[in-house]
Amino acid sequence: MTPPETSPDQPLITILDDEPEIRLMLADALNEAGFRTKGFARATEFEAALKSTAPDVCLVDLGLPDKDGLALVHRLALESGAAIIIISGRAQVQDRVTGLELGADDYIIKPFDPAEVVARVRARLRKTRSEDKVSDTARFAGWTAHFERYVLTDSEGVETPFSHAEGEVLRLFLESPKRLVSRARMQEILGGAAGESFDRAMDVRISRLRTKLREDPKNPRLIKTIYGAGYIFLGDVKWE
Amino acid sequence: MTPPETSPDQPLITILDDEPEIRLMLADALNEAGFRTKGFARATEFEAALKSTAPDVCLVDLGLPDKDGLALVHRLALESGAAIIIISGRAQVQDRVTGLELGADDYIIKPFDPAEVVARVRARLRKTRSEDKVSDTARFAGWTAHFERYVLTDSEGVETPFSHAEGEVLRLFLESPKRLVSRARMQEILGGAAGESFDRAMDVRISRLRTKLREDPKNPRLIKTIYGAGYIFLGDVKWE
DNA sequence: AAGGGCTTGTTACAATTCGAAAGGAATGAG
DNA sequence: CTCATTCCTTTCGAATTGTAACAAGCCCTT
Repeated sequence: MTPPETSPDQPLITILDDEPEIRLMLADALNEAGFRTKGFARATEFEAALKSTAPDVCLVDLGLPDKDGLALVHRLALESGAAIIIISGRAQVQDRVTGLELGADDYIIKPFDPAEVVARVRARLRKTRSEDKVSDTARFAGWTAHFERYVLTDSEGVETPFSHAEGEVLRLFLESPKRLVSRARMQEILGGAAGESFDRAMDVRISRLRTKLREDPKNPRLIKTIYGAGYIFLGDVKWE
Repeated sequence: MTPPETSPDQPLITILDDEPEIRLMLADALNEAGFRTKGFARATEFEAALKSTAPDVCLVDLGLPDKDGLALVHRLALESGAAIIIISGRAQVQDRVTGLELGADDYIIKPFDPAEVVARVRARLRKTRSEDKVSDTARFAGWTAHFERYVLTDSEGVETPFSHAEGEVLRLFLESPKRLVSRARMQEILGGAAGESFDRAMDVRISRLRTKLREDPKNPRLIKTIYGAGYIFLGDVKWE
């Protein structure tokens, strides 16, 4: 038997809504379209799950009982690489503007048609994914990363080769600079395999990368560790 | 005077709509928000202009006289790196779905509020260019909190790093200043786990945060505790 | 206004998480 | 087959964070 309607490399969509019918309706439509889905009724459950999984798109209902939905959206926007789509009964323009301003990527008003939600989810995935492959060179903080040659060049032209594993980490950072990259997201993108002590391997990769970037271990300027949360890459990145 | 509302490195937004009033309304709102704009009444002009300039976001009205708007959107999506936002009077779900499937990044229905258009344009720019990110620094009482760097800066520029846990508390306060933050709410947002003696952990976090803010223990000026209720953060907060 | 009970602040310590060095399996070139 | 490279695993030390214990403060009752 091999009926994985949802293979593990399909995009993962989370649904956060306290109404079971809506969760079901959305999950059905999205599964139909070939996405993996995970539903949550409460924000706390959702946040707990975020520590172990990294969704690609998050559907968030603002009318949650247990938490301020907008604050959650704000934090998500900053700490997660996922696209955020607000689903709300509040239809005022001001609500939409503040929601988008806080970091949401889209805002859908209830009642909605599942087909439109699917279309908007697809639109978000298109942007985040297609952009990755376009360019293979990035500049940041005096460095230039050539991904096709696996080489780092400093401001004076000195070249430092980097390995494939190091490149994966570096690319992940350069694609979402100045944003917290959770360990879960790294694991999902890199190892994929739910390693028990794969965490250590990530540490090693990052350690190596830091060395090649000539970071001061006591005071890293580019790759900063956020204890208990993940990493954040500082520095302005420009892809070419 | 020096009123370059639109410096050349500001994002460029094109507006393609045959109604002059709408072009004007959109251009005004977008210029106000600091964007450069270029308006076009006909698709042919627009396409000619594309050869010499690369916009960051294209607003496209589907009801054009001289060409099929959807075909234009499709070609744009394939050939241009710009984000595409459809503006249309056609409000059917099917219209929106096909518009999005063809490569549009967003779909706004007429009549619209310019403020929402600006917010949606910003949302698109956030994703395509890494600049213009969500606000993540706050000023208050001489301090500046840089949440992406996890650093507090005082009025003289001295930096004090803060940890993730401390940042969560600080962010919570800065998101609702001069309002009572109940202990229960803090617990939900921070610990999540319905702590039995997690209360102490919050106290500790706040204690450490107060230390970094150089509060006088006997007379806290910023984080005031309301006995039996929670805390209140005094001080004018401005997010940037 | 004084004392008791509850809430909150602070300090010290323990548990958890992370960094870096060293050793070993897998892959590939010659 | 041997060597080299890469990358994972192990291990130990360092940093952050939760927990426990106790001191201090607030509020209410008497």
